[in-house]
Amino acid sequence: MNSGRFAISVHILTLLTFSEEEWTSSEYLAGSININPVLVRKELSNLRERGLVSSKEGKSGGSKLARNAEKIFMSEVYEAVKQKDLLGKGINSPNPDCPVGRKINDHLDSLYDEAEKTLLTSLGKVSLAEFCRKFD
Amino acid sequence: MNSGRFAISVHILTLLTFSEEEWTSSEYLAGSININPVLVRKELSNLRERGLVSSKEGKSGGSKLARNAEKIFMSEVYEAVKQKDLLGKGINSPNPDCPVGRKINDHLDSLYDEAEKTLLTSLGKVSLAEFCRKFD
DNA sequence: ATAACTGTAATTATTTTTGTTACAGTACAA
DNA sequence: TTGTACTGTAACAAAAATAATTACAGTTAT
Repeated sequence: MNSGRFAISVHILTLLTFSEEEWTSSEYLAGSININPVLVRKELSNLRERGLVSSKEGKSGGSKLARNAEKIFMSEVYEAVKQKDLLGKGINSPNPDCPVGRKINDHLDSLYDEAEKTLLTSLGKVSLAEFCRKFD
Repeated sequence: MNSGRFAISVHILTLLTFSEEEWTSSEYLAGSININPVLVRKELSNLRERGLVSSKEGKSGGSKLARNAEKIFMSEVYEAVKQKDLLGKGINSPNPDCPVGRKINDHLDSLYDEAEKTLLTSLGKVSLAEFCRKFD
């Protein structure tokens, strides 16, 4: 998975949690994260698709959480951000003439699925609100 | 973590399991995985440091498992291969003037540690031998 | 109308990952 | 003792993935 994006998304969501009810600009978010505002907007766009934030265009626009931080879980952020699979599902092109090469991707896939399930369970136990409480 | 390397390492170990007792050359391994032999040797070097394989130089040299496949676990492969942390521990340089930016890396770290612990538990339940039985 | 935003495409720069070449070192075997 | 078949690594090159930047059209409050 893309490690940096998870951190960015959590950072965004944390900032939004601390200013719930306000529309926060991507410029402001980018300032705290210390990355480019366009990257933030891309990440917001992704989080929006997943129903985690909502945004308002135009003057005094910005973004905020789409629902209460108690009801947003780290597993959702993980899933929002992931594109590739955890450990690199089927990325190689092993030699099909080799009995191992021919079947290894399938077997790796099931291993990954199992591992990822466990990871999601673990991340699913942590809400955004809980995460944010650590900052107090 | 580096996804491709996990697959490569598991592939190597699987091939070595199927030819236990023989010294298998990096050339042969590279052929099944369909990657460059030097990459295989680099991966072998890493697995060797971790005590998972041993190698023999010189003519008719090669590599083999350092211990029985029943006693090698996927969690070990994961740990052998990982350098960066699972979800990108502290890769950003958030703004230290922001109360969230100042502390978020620490909090992300503990989140990651917890998640990774779970992942390792899951991978620790699968031995190399068990994985290889799927090929029969 | 203007100012302060978002949304997104297109481009470039940077970093990471992967592959390649090259060659020294080791061990077996004739 | 010399050739052959390997490993081990360094150094470099190529390719792919990430991140940053520029640019600009669209939206909304005032």
